[in-house]
Amino acid sequence: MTPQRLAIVDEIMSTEGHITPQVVAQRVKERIPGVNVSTIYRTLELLESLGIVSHAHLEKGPEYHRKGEHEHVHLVCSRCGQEDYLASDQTAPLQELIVRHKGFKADFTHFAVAGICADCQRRAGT
Amino acid sequence: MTPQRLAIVDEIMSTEGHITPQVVAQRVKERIPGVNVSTIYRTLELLESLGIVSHAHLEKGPEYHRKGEHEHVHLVCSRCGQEDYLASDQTAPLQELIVRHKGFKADFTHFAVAGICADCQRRAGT
DNA sequence: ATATATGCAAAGAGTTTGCACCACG
DNA sequence: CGTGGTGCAAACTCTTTGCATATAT
Repeated sequence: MTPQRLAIVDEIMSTEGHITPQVVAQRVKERIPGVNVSTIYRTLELLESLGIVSHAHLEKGPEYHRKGEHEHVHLVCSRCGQEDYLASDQTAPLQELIVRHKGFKADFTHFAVAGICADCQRRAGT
Repeated sequence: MTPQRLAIVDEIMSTEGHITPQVVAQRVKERIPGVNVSTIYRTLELLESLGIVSHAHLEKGPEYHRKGEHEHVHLVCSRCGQEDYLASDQTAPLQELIVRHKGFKADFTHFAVAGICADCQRRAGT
């Protein structure tokens, strides 16, 4: 356990929601100036293989978050970028349907779900 | 309408499923040797703004496909990369649930849905 | 003719890799 | 010592942009 790794782990663990590798790098550098991005990438990969963090694909690319308790589905508005979350247990019926039809065990937390948020729908309706 | 655009449109229209900009470029070059990738990107953007094609986010990045009739949800196996599809009308109940809870109008076709395919589940169970 | 699409080259972002070095057990 | 983590630099992929030129209508 090196100070770099500690800082990276701490940064992700103390982040509500998700964070990009680049932002992790930026924040960690504020604490330990010399840190290199390659260390960030290597550490994130390690942490993910250990099951401590995981990544999801959002509109802009991959983002990491601490793995565990409240896994949720990311809802991102295609129009304004606003984000919302859905408890993943809400997706259970659809998961069952997919398993029945396709034998595929779906995980709705790995990719975001695009759509139009309530605000943008209202705005469009005007 | 330039020959480049014709070739690009034709390439996408004749592709079942999705295709990356890079592959479009590669295929179009086979027909019109000089074509530049920037033309591909600019044309894809144009075609999308015209509503002729759309893109989805898969594991490796954005992929384009002709827009229209059979919109479907992409199911990609996190383990082996195998792809399957789900008719998007199957997601209607979940969409309604999300609208009710969050006011969010979800489009499950824009991002892929990760999971484990039937084959990999069987393999893992062995 | 004239508006616009293309090719080219360069620049960026994000990510990965090889390698020498340093640190720690 | 020796294993392994780190910084550094370079390479790589994908995508975007500015600009001069070529082309469609």
